Amino acid sequence: MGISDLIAGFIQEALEDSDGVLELQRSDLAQRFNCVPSQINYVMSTRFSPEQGYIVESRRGGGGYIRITRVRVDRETLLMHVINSLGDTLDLPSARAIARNLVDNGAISLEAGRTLLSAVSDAALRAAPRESRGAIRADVFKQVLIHLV
Amino acid sequence: MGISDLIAGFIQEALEDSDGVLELQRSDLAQRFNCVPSQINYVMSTRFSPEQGYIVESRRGGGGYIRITRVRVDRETLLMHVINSLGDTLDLPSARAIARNLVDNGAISLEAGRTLLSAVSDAALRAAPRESRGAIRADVFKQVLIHLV
DNA sequence: TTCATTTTGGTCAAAGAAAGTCAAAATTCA
DNA sequence: TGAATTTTGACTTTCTTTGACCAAAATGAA
Repeated sequence: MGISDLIAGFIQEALEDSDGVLELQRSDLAQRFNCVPSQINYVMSTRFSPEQGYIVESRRGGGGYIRITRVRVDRETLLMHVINSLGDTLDLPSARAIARNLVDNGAISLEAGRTLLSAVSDAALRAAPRESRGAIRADVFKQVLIHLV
Repeated sequence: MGISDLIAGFIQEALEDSDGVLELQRSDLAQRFNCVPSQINYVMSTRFSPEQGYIVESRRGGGGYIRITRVRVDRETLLMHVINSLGDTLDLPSARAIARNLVDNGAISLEAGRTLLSAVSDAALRAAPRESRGAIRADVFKQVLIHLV
């Protein structure tokens, strides 16, 4: 088991203790594990991505930090299910139906649903070439859901 | 957390207490926080800009002051203002800043803000050709805001 | 009044402090 | 072995802190 796994484990434990949110300093952590700072970025992107149920925010400069938030799992499963069922391309009527469903199920708020739909509307994607619109619509839709988890 | 954040926090509290307007002296504040006076200017420009809902006026010379006023515009006006200020293209950092602001101002919910940002993320627009990404991002952003008004 | 002095605040650029990116090198795994 | 994953480090970007120098308003003396 490599260092990346150790670091990931450490973070996950710390997340338990701190009830889902954790703020740390990249260089601190790097020192603790005797690795280069950029390895922390690697761990973040491979083990704490939104797809895996985490939101990672950060800030540079003096007093900088990396904040990791673990998102709740209830909705996660439902949303992930929907996300995984989505193909590479998506048309507007389907998008509407799915969004409607998620709102009805209480998985996302009405406001979020509306936001989602306007983000994939034809007006929003008018600058995108016709032939890739479906793909972009699918990507946007997925990204939104992933981040809403 | 750095000094700038401390100062900003202090000012915000004071603004609460004084119901939206606050008059202070640059050198006083600098002394209180043990920093150089120009740091106060830094805090003003990075944390109390008009985009963030504040008006900062000042006067030099004897009895000089810095006056900070928090402005509260209603949500519709604010949203329209933001929409109109958007150009034909939009980069991700700007999108983030604007969304953050709207959330902070209570113009849109945190959930809507997150949704908006994930809809214009690079991941969401990866199928779009590089050169039109900025344009699509701007369109999506606008559409979402328009529908939220 | 006029002008010099004092009292404030303003600007800007350099230095410092984190974090981010990217690709090469090393390692592990199938 | 060959592909995928991990580890490293040089270089970049962003944000903060500091200080030298600048500009304006008030005040008081001539």
